Amino acid sequence: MTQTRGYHHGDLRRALLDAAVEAIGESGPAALSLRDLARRAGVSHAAPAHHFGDKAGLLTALAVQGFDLLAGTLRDAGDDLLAAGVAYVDFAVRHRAHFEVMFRPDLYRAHDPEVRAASDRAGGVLRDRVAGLPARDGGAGDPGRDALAAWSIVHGFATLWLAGALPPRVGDDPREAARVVIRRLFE
Amino acid sequence: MTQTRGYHHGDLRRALLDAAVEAIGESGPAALSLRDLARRAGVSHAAPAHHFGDKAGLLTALAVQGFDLLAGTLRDAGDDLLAAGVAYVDFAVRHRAHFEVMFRPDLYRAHDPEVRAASDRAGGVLRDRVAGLPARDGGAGDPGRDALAAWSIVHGFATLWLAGALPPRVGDDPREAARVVIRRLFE
DNA sequence: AGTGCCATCTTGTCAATGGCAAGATAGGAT
DNA sequence: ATCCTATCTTGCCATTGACAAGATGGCACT
Repeated sequence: MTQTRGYHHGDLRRALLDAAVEAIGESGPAALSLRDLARRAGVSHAAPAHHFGDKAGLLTALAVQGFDLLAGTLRDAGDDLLAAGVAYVDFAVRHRAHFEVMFRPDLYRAHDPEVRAASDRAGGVLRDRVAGLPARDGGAGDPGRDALAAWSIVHGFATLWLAGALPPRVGDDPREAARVVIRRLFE
Repeated sequence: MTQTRGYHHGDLRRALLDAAVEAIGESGPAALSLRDLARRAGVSHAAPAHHFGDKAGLLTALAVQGFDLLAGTLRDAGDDLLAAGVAYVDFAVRHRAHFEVMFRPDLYRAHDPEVRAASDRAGGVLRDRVAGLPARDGGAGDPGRDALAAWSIVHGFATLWLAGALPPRVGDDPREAARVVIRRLFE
């Protein structure tokens, strides 16, 4: 199936995306090279162009894949907003390559309809979790604002974690550290 | 002073950094080209190497400049944590190029001592603002955790804003939108 | 089975880039 | 006046992204 023998690879598109995840995990998205991906997949340097057009095309496909993965992850985390938030951070750490591309629109075609659709799916799950929250003490909290605050704190923590900007005392377990920080929203 | 005539530019280092800010503002940090900066400054393609060594060296200098700018901005915002948070977001929007580089450690030498020092200066101001807060209702909030939550929500909002990921209904005034979201931490 | 079609992949090429080496220039120190 | 060193230049090479043209082979249709 994944045998690469023969003139036709058989599953080159997937192989290139996998290679991209691997390469980005090693050196970040800035250092990504299409020719390197082709070498990893064992094909000629121009093969990627047929499937993705250009570099931005490949990263666009990776972003779509990432937003779909994120939507699934959030759904699987259950109805609880805290759990969804922790899952968001966990996704960023476990699928670092996808995450690092998804929120860097200068790297790919963010206006691509497939990207927008996948992105909306993920955002919808997050909004659902916020809407499912019991009303806060103070009374009518704007759900739009609450969703924005939840998204911001979770996205910020994930980003800072990936950037290595957090102090060592935060520890090395992103899930636990995120849980503590997110809970701050409910106290 | 900034006259570029003659063999020696006179202020090439600053001119290159300024050009980098301009170029990143146009096309993002991924598309940055040293040769383009040299052209903008009116010097030969190898001139930047003398001042910064390589591309990472230039971006390292830009990150240092950015963290110092941020520290100053936060200081000028006053003692209030809310004001500091709004200033953080405002900095990200107004100095987008610096901000986009600062938190992308794969682009520069994040372990450079100058970077660490400047980064610590900015982080110190933020921690001070959190420490200056009156204790919360619930009693003893861990100031470390509170600082992390504040930094996360502010950084996340700024990042999402820059990525263009926020829905249109947030509006077009980052300061006002940030104020609303940050206040969520105090209710 | 035979035939033609077309997606897939290859080879070849070009301009642009980053980085290195060696040389030219100038402004200041002695 | 001379040297000296930081600054800038020219020249070069490997790598990359993108494009063009050709090779290959699976697949539909007869």
